[in-house]
Amino acid sequence: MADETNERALPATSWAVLGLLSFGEELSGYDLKKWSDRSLRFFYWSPSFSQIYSELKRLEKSGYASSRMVAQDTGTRDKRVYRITDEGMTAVREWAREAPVDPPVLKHGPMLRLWLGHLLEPEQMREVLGRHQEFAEQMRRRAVADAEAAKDESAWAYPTLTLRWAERYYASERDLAAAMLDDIDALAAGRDGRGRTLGP
Amino acid sequence: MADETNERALPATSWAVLGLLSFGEELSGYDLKKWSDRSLRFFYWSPSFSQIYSELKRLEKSGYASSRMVAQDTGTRDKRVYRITDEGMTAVREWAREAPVDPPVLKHGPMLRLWLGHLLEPEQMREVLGRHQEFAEQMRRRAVADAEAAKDESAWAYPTLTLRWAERYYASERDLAAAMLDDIDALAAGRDGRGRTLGP
DNA sequence: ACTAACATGTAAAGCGTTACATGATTTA
DNA sequence: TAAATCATGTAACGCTTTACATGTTAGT
Repeated sequence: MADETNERALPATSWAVLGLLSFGEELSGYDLKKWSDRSLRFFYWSPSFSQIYSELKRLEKSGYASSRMVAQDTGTRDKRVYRITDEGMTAVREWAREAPVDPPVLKHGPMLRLWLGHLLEPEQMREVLGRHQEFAEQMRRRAVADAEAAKDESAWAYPTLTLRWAERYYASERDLAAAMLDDIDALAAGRDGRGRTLGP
Repeated sequence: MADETNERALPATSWAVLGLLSFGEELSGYDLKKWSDRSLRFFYWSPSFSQIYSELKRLEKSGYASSRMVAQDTGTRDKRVYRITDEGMTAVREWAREAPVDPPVLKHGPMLRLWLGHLLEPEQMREVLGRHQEFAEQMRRRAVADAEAAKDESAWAYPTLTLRWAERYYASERDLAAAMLDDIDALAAGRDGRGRTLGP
């Protein structure tokens, strides 16, 4: 009996790609990248083309996906499409059900810069926060639009749930930036002028 | 006249470490790691020991930090401590003021798993969300405690501002998980039983 | 014909972690 | 005196991106 325990140890990105395949469609690397950009992107970063291609190779080597070449209609270059195997389905289900719940990884560049507020003028902090607000609102709107487009397909029930989560998450990011703008104003007022706005 | 433009191109993590040094203290790699774990951690991931050591070498090579060995009191091994240079101060200030505002990087493992809800039982989704809630509440409490400890030192005014942001951010994460738990209950009720709770 | 966009990959380089090596201090 | 912890690093490895190579299709 071979020890198969370590075969299951894949990085999260592999599980993400296998998760995309777990919806059952036969997809190329290019398809997967495009889909990942419009779905995972809201709560997970979207891997680059080259990483998707190498993850697919690894998944095939693990026996979790199979591939075949398909000829295109006209003289287009052939492409390789991937499909999840039964083994892959079992493995990704087990991962989703039983992996430990790790803390999300957050690298919030704008907040890092505001943490260094002693290096900035208040005006520059407002600039950073303003741009971050715009980004958050843009993401929120995209989540709303995508959720609307998927809302009647019961196959997309759970992806739609996470889109609703994303809608609220980015609304919160936007509002948190607004609250921080207020805090900065209060701090600047307390510094410059006479008296603080905080005490009686 | 040499082209110095590309010398300024450092990864964000370098700027984070230089940012830690920009508060003016002379610190060892070990000190920086400990401090980073209690500050950056709330909004930026905390780099490993080994990366901090190698970033410090890079910063010294760039001329942004200088180091010296200091002998310890008793027979303890000597340690190397780093201090930011004037050039480093100028560079990090320029970075904080003028770098483009990039979107935060989020890798939300729990949400990835919920996106794959078709692979889970509702009970397992609740388990994942429950653990995430606990994590978020724990982070929120730590942010509150740290903000309280720093609140009267005007030198920490901006770090305290980001701690207040973190307090609200993790409160929001906790509440977003609660909202999603409700959505899952509603979806499960619509599936199982008779009729949905959504329509008239 | 030329350009831009689509599409599929490979190669090289850089980012970041885990494991390891070393040694002192404290606690049991 | 043995084990646990603090502390400082280096080495090896794995993840991820950017740059590159190749070829097709559609628009101008």
